[in-house]
Amino acid sequence: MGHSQAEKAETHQRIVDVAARRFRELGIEGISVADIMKEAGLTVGGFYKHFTSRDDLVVEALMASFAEIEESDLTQQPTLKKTIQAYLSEKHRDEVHSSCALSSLINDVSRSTDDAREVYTQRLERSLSHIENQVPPEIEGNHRAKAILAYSACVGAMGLSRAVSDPKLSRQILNTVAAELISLFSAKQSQDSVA
Amino acid sequence: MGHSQAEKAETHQRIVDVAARRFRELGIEGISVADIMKEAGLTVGGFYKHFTSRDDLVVEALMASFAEIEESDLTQQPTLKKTIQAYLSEKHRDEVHSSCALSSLINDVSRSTDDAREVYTQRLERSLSHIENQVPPEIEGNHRAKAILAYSACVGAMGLSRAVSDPKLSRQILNTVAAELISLFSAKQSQDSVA
DNA sequence: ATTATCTATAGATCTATAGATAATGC
DNA sequence: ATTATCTATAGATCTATAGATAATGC
Repeated sequence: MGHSQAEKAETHQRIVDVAARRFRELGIEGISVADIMKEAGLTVGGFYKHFTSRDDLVVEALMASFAEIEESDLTQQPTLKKTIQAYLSEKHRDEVHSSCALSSLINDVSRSTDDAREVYTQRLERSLSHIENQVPPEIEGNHRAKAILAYSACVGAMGLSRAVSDPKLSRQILNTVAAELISLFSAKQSQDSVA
Repeated sequence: MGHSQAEKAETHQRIVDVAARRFRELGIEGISVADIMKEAGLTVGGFYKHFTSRDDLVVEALMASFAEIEESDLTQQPTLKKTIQAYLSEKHRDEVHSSCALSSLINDVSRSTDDAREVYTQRLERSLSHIENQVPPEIEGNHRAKAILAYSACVGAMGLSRAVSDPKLSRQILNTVAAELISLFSAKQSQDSVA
């Protein structure tokens, strides 16, 4: 025992990373502080020298999840079509531990602290802007509105595909929503003109 | 103590109803068996004469939530437009205890038992059929596919509107997704024709 | 001297069960 | 006699803290 400040920073990051992974997988209340520390190669006693409370870790882990997504395949796609396909892939569905926390922790955050919900909100705004910027210029209507529709559909479809027990239905949800959204964004004539 | 079989059936239903309400509000792990029994006017000791395990109650409570929704305003609307508006209302967002569990327990069920996920799946199939049947006949393309898109968007939008800390954004999500979906289903020309 | 981590534990949970009590129902 | 519910508790958690230990860093 007794380690350098540099080592402490590494340790801190390791705890946050374990939490960011496990919270998405098991839910925010699905793993104990002691088990998170154990997975980070530590014991529970040191925890409160890193965080003032468990809720403090929850907020940091949420931020880490979002930072990770920012640099992942989910966000780095060149076109809206590819972004939608990446989001609604079986890979994204199955790898919950590295998934978009806007979907995998949507209920957990609803019931969590204001701090957690604020971090979540900021990330959602960024994701909506990202989608909005990828809407092809020739699409008519309000691009922000279309981004909100598309993102809601993606988040909902991902959640449903994970909750459902029938693998065929799970796949159908992902593929159908992807196809419908892509069709919507490749249309010459936007629906808004009729509304 | 010592009550009739008829009374036991009532008691059983009361426990299930409390659980159905509280699980949606606080999450499946958000309330203890003891507290559920207390809210039903009972003590914890009698619980296991009604249910073989806590997971058993989870499944029954889930079924009760879905049965309740089947007869609620959410399902009893005459048109698809009204169904969408009822689902994406602030009332539905705020009254989580009586809300659609497909949305309020989407993460919880993903992490729950196979039994819970099967009940969830059956209910989702029914809800998808309900939406599909309300798609106006003049809409082109695959109505099942459109129902899956619409329902995913509704479930996602409801979840996001509850997770977000900014009330304005929360309302914008609900209203925008409602407007976009309604526009989609009132269009003369469906998007599928271009896909 | 300070501090990052450890061992150990207090105090508050939570699920599930054992055994007592007071009704029901053959 | 059976049983629906109660009181009480075992045993397993969980968050948070106290105090010891062994390094770092002025």
